[in-house]
Amino acid sequence: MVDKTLRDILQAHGLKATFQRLSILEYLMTHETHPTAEMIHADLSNISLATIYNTLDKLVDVGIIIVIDTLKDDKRHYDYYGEPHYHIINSNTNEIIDADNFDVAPLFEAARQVSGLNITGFHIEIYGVEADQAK
Amino acid sequence: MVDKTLRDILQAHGLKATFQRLSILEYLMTHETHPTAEMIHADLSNISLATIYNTLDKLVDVGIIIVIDTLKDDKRHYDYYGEPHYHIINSNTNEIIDADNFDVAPLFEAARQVSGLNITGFHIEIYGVEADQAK
DNA sequence: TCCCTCTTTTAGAATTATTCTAATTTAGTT
DNA sequence: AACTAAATTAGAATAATTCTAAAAGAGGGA
Ligand SMILES: [Mn+2]
Ligand SMILES: [Mn+2]
Ligand SMILES: [Zn+2]
Ligand SMILES: [Zn+2]
Repeated sequence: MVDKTLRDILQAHGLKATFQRLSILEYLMTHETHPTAEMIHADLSNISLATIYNTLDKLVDVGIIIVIDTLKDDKRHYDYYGEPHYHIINSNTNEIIDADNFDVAPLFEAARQVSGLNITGFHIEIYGVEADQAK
Repeated sequence: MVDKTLRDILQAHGLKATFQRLSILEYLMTHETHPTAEMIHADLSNISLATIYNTLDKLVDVGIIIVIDTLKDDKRHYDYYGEPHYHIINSNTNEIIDADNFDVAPLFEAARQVSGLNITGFHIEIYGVEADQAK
């Protein structure tokens, strides 16, 4: 069941499977909303805000989730990152859309050529506006 | 001279050419360091911190500069954006490298297909680690 | 050049997202 | 069941950023 899988994910990353971590991870896996710590805390009100922050930090550290702090609300948004993907941000509504219809390999290779680094990951945000605004 | 050009850039974006704005813009154009507001204030100490923040906000609004707030220091970093480019972040040193050897057109097209939005810009950060660490 | 007016700058206070502290609880192991 | 390192917690602290409202300045027009 889902709880077993969540446990496995946490343990695979060396994290103890507390109910707080299971709840927060499940929350992120089942919400498309890219929530802030406060939003998660509002929904999981039996977990302290300090733990929400601690847990999110841990999940980011091990790479299960990512941070998006590009939005203009000055808050960090969190995103389950089971599969690598990029983000399209509607500048009219501030909505974040997940997308993965792009192969990052050529970009990785370009970055490796410039820097000589071993590329480990990426964050891509594409900004757009509603196409149908009368000119 | 450089001052005339800076004036033109500001005026082209509808911004009055105050000496504070000229100084801050010149600072960003001539530094590769991706500084924070505090770092700029340390160097341009005759300009108030409030004005540093106000000016950076304005320059971001009109698109002359961009914000990078992906670094783990919890501070916003600013970057002159005369030409679109992407960033490579050395996760060992937190150094930011500018790069432009990648054509974003296919990525824009992919994002347009998914979202239907008119794409207006992008932020790309590629993360890497030193390649030469003994395994 | 000299006003005029709107914009910008400024010092300092306020805000608030996030981090820290130190005491308590708990997961996972023996 | 007992042990212990790790995790959770309430609440205080921090600090990056924003706000306020008063003073100064830019730029256009007379
Ligand atoms: Mn941020
Ligand atoms: Mn903050
Ligand atoms: Zn996402
Ligand atoms: Zn740059």
